[in-house]
Amino acid sequence: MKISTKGRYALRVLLDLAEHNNGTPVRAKEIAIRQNISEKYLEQIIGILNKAGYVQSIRGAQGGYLLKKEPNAYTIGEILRLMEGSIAPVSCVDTLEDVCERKSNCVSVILWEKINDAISGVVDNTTLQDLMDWKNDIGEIRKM
Amino acid sequence: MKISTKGRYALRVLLDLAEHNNGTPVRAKEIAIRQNISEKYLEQIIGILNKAGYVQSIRGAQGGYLLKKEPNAYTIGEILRLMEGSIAPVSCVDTLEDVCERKSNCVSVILWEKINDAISGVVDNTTLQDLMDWKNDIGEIRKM
DNA sequence: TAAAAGTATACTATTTTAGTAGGAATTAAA
DNA sequence: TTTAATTCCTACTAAAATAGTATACTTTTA
Repeated sequence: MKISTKGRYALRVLLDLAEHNNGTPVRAKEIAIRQNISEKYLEQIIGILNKAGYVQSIRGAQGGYLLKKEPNAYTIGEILRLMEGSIAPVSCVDTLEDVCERKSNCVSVILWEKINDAISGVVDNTTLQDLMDWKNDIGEIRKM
Repeated sequence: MKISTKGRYALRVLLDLAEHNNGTPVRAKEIAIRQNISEKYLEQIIGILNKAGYVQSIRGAQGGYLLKKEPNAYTIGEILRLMEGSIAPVSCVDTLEDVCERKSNCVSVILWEKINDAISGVVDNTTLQDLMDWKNDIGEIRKM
């Protein structure tokens, strides 16, 4: 019932890109150091984000990555689903796949749907921008 | 991000006991057959429920298990937490354990708390009795 | 006293997670 | 035009978690 490092790191990567967005591409290595993530593992994670069109990559020397959209255009839900494959508590409440022959008279599935809806309610209504706003809030509190 | 068989089977076991509650103990073997769960694996699961005081065991011939409390006295949350260890989306939002040195200026933790609260909101406000009621609802619908 | 049933615990196969590793392709700059 | 920097691709691997199996033992009742 845990979100894996892939999902968690992906959020941190996008957040890092959002914070260091000054027009020049951000190198994977920089992010790896700042976020304390293995460079090679991080490359894989950014690779997935890149294929999904969530970041723009610039190859070659002086290359790196840039966010492709505004932070408020990324929901946490889509990012986590991309990285985790699914964030449903059981596979049978996932759209498509895994048709369980017990499903038609299974009560548990009603419970799983409720949990699924509760999780989706949070992640589909939170964007990268919200995370950034929270970060600023934390900064303000610390100053007080 | 999945609930394991342990948690899912435990719910089915308790539900099975609730449904076949006629004063005489229910044998593990019966439940295993009805629920299509390996007998030995199921014994382990009931063993955990027994140690936690959720079922009453009667040893020896003609023995078996009985629910210890009324179905409305079991929340899904306590059952799942018992079986899964934790149902938090990340370990750092779990009470106790795992203090992350990044936590104090981590924004993601706010997100994880929200997800955690959303999940808890469902499972801590649903009881075994609710599952039974839903089962009857399904039965009614099927008759129509 | 034998059979039925729970108890205890060790073992194992499979899958998932969390990386490592090596090098090919691409590009900017010297 | 070479070199260094950087992304891209993909195979491999160690460790942990999951989902059971297996074996032997204790308790209780018919």
